[in-house]
Amino acid sequence: MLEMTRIRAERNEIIEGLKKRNIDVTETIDAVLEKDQQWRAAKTSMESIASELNKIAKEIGDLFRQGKAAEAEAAKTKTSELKQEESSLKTQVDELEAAITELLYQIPNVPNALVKAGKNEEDNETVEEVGTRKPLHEGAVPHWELTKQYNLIDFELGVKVTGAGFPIYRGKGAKLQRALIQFFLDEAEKAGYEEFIVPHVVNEASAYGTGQLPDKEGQMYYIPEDDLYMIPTAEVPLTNIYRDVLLPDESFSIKLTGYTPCFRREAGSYGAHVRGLNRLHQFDKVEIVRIEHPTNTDKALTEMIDHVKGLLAKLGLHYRVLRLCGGDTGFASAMTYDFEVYSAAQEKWLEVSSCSRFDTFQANRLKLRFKTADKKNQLVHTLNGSALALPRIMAALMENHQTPEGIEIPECLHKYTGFKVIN
RNA sequence: GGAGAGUUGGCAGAGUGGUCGAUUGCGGCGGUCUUGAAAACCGUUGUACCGCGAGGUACCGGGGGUUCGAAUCCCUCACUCUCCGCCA
Repeated sequence: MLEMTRIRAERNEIIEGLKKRNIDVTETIDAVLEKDQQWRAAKTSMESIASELNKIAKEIGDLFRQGKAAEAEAAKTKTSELKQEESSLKTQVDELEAAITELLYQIPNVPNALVKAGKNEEDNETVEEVGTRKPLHEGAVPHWELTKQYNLIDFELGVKVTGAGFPIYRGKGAKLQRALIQFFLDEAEKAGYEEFIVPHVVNEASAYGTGQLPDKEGQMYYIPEDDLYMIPTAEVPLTNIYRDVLLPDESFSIKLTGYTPCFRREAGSYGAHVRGLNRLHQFDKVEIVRIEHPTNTDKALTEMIDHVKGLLAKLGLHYRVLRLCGGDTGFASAMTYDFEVYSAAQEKWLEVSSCSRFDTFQANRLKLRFKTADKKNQLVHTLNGSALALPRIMAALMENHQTPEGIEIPECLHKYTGFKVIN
């Protein structure tokens, strides 16, 4: 959520910036500013009446103590009109506040200066492409064939037990999955991230804190009985650890990581896009989260990108890095880099990671602040990224490392899998 | 599932209708003393919003009510803890 003070001060810059998302928020912003004006006026009058009432109440107290009951009773009659006025102003103030919040929820984050204007994924910039396409052997197949052939993942069994989009990993498939999780966590730890094991369901306040609510409730599984939401990403519980926190000084740099399954209802998927591991209702992911001083955000994002690059390089995958255009950048994000690996057998790019900076957008809702040297409270910057999401990495590994003799496992995973090839 | 007790400032913990934004202790910050430190002593120390400012308003789990006046009384919701039951 954008800060009100910023909207007051930078109306034009915000409107201009958001045009890169292919939207025009002039109307919304001006409505916010108008209601803000009214709100402040109503609030000021309400408070002066409150002040008046407080004064009278004090006088009445004094009169009673002095035994002047008659005078006290007389003073009481003065208050009723003021009280009525106050309560009607309070209604106004409350309504305006609600209306402003409602409008603010509709305004996405302002894109970073580096972000290009654009409509959708076709306008994304390729920042870098690393590695080359390894030619596959004759008879190479997509991962959904390989998983069947080597008995690694059983999609039908998942349908039986739960439903579509809930695959069951078995044997070496299960072991490879676990190996990847351990590898990612160990690498994150080496990079200075503290590991957390967090709840897989969260309360409503947490879902608001990271911006899943309001609006995106349809994307989460919800447990009405207990009023809890199943997490769509570890970002939610990890970031909410720091909800309503005031950091005592400016010398912080918080790096968190955690593995969790992620649950997404993802309505409206279809066809080849959802084949095999491409799109699931439940998948595993290792997430990295950072809470940084605003002056450190550029550096932090670069470090996160380098970290993800390192993982992909060790896995021997050919990948590219995209800077998303305005229209494709998530609602809360100021700038997002996507990582995609090439799936030779499917002949397409698969998104395996997404690293974003949110600047103060999330922190504002989370009320996550730090004390500056001159004792002011200032919002922190938050960032997060996947390092990495498992299913498409599994898919890419199987497809790209397949040989007529079997699937070769990258060396960095050997100590976790205990095997070097799946055949 | 049954019964009970709670929720107050960074933490601990008082406060049952007015002088309470709130006793006190710890912690933090500043000072005295000291070569330095510790101890002791003195002082200071919440957040948000409105206002150019002086200043004002709100906040004692959330919401509502009673009252001239609520941390304190009433209603309601949420959460936490303890004991019993069940269970991995």
